[in-house]
Amino acid sequence: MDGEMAIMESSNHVGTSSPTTETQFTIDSSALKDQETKESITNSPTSEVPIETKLPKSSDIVTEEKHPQNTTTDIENEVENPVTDDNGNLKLELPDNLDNADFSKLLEFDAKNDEALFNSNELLSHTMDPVNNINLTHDHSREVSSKEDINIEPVNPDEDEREKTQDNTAAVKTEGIKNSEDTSIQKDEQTADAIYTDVHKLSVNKDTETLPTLVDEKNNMLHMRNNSITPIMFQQHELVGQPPQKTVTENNSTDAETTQRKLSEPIDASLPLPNEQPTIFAYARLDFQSFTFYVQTLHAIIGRRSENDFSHKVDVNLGPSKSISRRHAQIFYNFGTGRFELSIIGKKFELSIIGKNGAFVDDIFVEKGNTVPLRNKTKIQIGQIPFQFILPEQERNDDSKSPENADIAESEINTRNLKKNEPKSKKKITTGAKPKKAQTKPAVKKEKKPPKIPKKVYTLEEIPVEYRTKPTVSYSAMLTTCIRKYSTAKGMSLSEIYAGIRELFPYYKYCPDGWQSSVRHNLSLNKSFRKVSKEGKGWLWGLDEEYIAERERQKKKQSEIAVAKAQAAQLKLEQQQHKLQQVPQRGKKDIVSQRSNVNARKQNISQTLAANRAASNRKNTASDNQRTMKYLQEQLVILTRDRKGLSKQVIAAILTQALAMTINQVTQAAKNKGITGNPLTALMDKNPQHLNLILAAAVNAATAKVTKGEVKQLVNPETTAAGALAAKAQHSKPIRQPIVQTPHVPDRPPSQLSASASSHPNNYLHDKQPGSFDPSSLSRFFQPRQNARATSSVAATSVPAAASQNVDAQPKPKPAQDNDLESESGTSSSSSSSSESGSESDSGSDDGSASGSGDNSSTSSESESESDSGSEVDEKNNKNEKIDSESIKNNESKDDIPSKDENSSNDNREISKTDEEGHDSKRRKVSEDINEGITEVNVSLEEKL
DNA sequence: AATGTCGTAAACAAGT
DNA sequence: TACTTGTTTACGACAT
Repeated sequence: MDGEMAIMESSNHVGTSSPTTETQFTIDSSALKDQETKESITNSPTSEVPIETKLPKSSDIVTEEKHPQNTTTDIENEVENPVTDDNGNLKLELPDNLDNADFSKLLEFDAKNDEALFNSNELLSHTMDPVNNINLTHDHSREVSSKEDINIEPVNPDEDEREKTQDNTAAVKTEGIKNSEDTSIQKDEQTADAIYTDVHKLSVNKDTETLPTLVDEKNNMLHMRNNSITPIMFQQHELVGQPPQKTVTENNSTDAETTQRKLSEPIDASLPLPNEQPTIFAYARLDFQSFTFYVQTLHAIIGRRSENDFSHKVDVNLGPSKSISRRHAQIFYNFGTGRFELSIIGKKFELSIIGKNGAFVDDIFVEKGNTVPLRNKTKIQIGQIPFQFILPEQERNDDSKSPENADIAESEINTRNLKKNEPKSKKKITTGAKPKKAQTKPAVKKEKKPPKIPKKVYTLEEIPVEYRTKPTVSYSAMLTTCIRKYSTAKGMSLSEIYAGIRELFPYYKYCPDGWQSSVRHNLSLNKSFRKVSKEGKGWLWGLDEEYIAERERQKKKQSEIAVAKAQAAQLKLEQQQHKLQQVPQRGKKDIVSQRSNVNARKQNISQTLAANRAASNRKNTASDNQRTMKYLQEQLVILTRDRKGLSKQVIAAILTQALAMTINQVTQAAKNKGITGNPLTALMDKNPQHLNLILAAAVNAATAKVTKGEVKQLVNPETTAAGALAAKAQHSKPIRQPIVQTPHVPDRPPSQLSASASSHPNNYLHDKQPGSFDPSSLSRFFQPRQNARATSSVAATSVPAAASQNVDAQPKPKPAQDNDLESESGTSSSSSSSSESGSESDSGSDDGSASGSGDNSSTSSESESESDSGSEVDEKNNKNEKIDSESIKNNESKDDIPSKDENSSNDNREISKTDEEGHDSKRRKVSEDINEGITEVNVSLEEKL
């Protein structure tokens, strides 16, 4: 034997040098360690059999030398490095970028792998000399570099075909192999240095069924390997998925070389990077004691090849041992059965000597001419050379089974899919079954989370109509009611209170969470509630009746005062209204006096309106009146922009009179029709054009009066109409807005003044007789009340869309009329329909503070806007609510500002206060009437138009 | 304009 | 760790 052989021997020896191995190795060791075996094995990697080991030459098969040597301490026994052999037989091509560190790693890696690899290792071990790690390392790296990218059809790893040939003679050897296997396993455990478990080792340990611990270990190794530069042979297997289109049966070294080069190029390129995992693509792998053979073709011949024997081609050279035929066996993929098979070459009936011409497959002797299926980890022994057939898929499965691998896979997925957040991604992917706590737990939690779905988000359709609106009850009132109704002497727990509120006000069943916070806040802050007793973690809440009673008293007092005030204010208003009506009848008046009366008249007007308001809902009417007043004033200013030489004073007088005339006439007309609502506002909203015409007529009438006929017409109704039309065209969206847009009115956003896009046909404008003021024309707007009920629904349906549109378009200065109408009716209806919560009204009165705030907060019910929103979700409804109420509030508050007559606003407040102060029922009725009236007006208008 | 009320939200702590 | 419960603070809107 040449030096190389010696090397091999030594390597083998080293590989089996572990004590455990030897101890385990009792039975067959002696039998197996015959010289021939040694020779054959050692020869295989030598120069004599260059093809297999020489990567560049073997395209189909890549052999990887294994290093049985287990520890670095054996390095001292270095022998010649086959890699550097001049013959090039064993010289492996190393990746250029592999540095020393990499080598050393590989060294370690290989050493450990080898230990685990083959049972037979031990058998052969004692006769062998320690192997030079370095050499092996070289081989290893070279092998890696020679990876070939081949798409292979996955071999069915599960194929468990035990077509063992019945041969008694195999018994002994089988036992021996088994023993050796055990030995190797133990060895693994001993020498397993976490990090460097080689693929080979893994392959051996793949027997997850029998070696769970090792599997884990393997997985660990695999995991670590991902971070190492060590070539991962299994990766290649992983990639073996489909049978290659090209059947590489040719093992011709030359052809193979070319092919290999080509195929391996990309892989080699990747090798340089230390952290990159080299991948070798192969159908299967033959794990020998000291090297690994990658089956990269669908057909590989196993045989003997002597130094000078180039007469035949051998893919796997098992050495010169005579016990091995030149063409001893072949491994091929049987497409028929869909598996790899091992066929013993030779005539079937040729006499085969056990251990010589046949082969042991899974410890069962296979005679010549026989073919046996190869499944993953099938043990094969030809001559004295054992090896194992490894399928990639199996490894993969094993890998996947292992938690670590799962991690890896996960991490891979993560990096692939979610490169941004590694920690996050990890968590996310934890769905996979992972034994590891850290990762499993989060995963479980994540999965457990779903069960705790935040809360069902109801669509509007899912919510009963009556529960779509937030109750106009303050939290304190709700709580009071709830506790009164459901609480025991011990009190109510928070969750019970929640439930109670949901029961009392189903709105809170459907609305998004958040109100609970308010509930808690109220309980904590409001002195009406007190902790009664403790139960578990929380308290049981009760009422502080004393405090509540005291508070009620105060409220009552206040309300009484307010009522008194309101009554006084009403009286005053009526008186002033009476005066106002006399204004137009006055003849000439001193300009100065007229001027001095402007405020008073304005007050009167406001008070008149306020008087009307007094009979209606405080908020809406207040808002309406102010809005109407403002509108009228603005329109008057606009109409009289052309003063025709008249002095300011005269104009002021004219305006005053015109305003009074308009208000009185409209009011009177409505009154005559039995309408108690706010006709002026209704008219303004429903038909501002007409109101403008009325105003224009009034202005002209007043002008004639004031100027004693000098000026008969200050306003041209035609212009008014034209202006209205123009404005209409300009602002098609806003609805029910004043006709004329005036940029000089800063108090209101333009939208407020934008022309209405209502359905009022223009021809209506021409119905009017321009120039003359015909108050009687107003009557046409006011129909008897009889139709109210029937028609109100029409109005209700026709209005909302527009109203919501307004809200959406101009939430702030929103002309809340329609909204108010709707909401008002909604309120009234809800207040009546909400009898379901009779306690609610109780609470309202009980909890004085509540009723006020409740009205304020939710004011007009938003049923309209909600119903408008249609498919809007509950959450959004809430927001709509907010917007609605807010806009309404804004309206109220901001309308106060522009009103120059403080009295009126004061009056409004008085009234409102009065209302607020406890005349809920009265207010409701009044507002109902108003609504009806207004609705009537609207309907009649719409009908007419 | 200052103050109070109410609703809402958030931060935080403590308990489960 | 997540959730519940309770407290506190802050803010905005509104009313007084």
